[in-house]
Amino acid sequence: MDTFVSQTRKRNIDGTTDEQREPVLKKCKEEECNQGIVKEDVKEDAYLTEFSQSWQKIEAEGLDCDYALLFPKEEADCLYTQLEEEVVYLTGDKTKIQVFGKVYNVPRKQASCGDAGLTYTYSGVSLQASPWTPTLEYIRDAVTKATGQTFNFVLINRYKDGHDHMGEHRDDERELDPLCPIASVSLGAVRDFVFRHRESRGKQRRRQINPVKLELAHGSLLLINSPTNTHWYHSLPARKRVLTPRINLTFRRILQHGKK
DNA sequence: GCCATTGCAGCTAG
DNA sequence: ACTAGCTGCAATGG
Repeated sequence: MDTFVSQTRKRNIDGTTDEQREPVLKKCKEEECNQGIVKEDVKEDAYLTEFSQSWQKIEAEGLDCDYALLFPKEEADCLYTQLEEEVVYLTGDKTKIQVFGKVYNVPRKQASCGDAGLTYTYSGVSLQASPWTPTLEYIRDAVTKATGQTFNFVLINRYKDGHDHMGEHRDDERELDPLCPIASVSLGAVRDFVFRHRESRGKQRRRQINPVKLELAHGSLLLINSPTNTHWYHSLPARKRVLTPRINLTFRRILQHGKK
């Protein structure tokens, strides 16, 4: 439950230093962006041991997220490799999307797993949840231990390189439990992630609210709490200098009697 | 009938 | 030359 999250956060976040927070926010320096690749083993271990214990709160008007490193690098490497073997991505018609009357290929690969019988509708395409795989169950349970939240569905997005991306959107509230946070686990390449307030978008923007930009690290967990999803859109913009894949898992709770 | 949608073309700025 | 960031699109479904 929420209580668990708050307790975990209180115990750890108080001791978090600015240096620990620095790498997550986009205002980080270049060298810190590259840390996962270049750092010495000893330093990295110390860093991860410290950081994996701590939550970082990310807040803005109507936005409430928690960020932490859930898996140390070696475990995250292992999970990434296993997912590459286990996950079967959609093919055929399910890789197409229709926007404003035109049909496009989805600029990433998608799959979904969940409890038996669940479906998730994404932009007119109904996704049948496949059964959980061992690795996905393991990650799901790790997320539950870290957050106290339970999930019955995971959407898997694989971005093969920096050309793959996801446009600005909110997660469909109709079939989601609005009070259950969405838990986003990142494995593989570090990618930028952007939140934009709904009233600061488009031609007739009512207000000027700065976007919130994050970097999602290998092995990280981003909890998107209510009511973030009603006020803020999010996207994974293209980053053409990124050459390696990223797998993103978004764990959700879907209401059994979702509307159609 | 109203409103939100989602990816890309086309553009600008650096 | 190239990338990032921003705007318009005017169809369709709920």
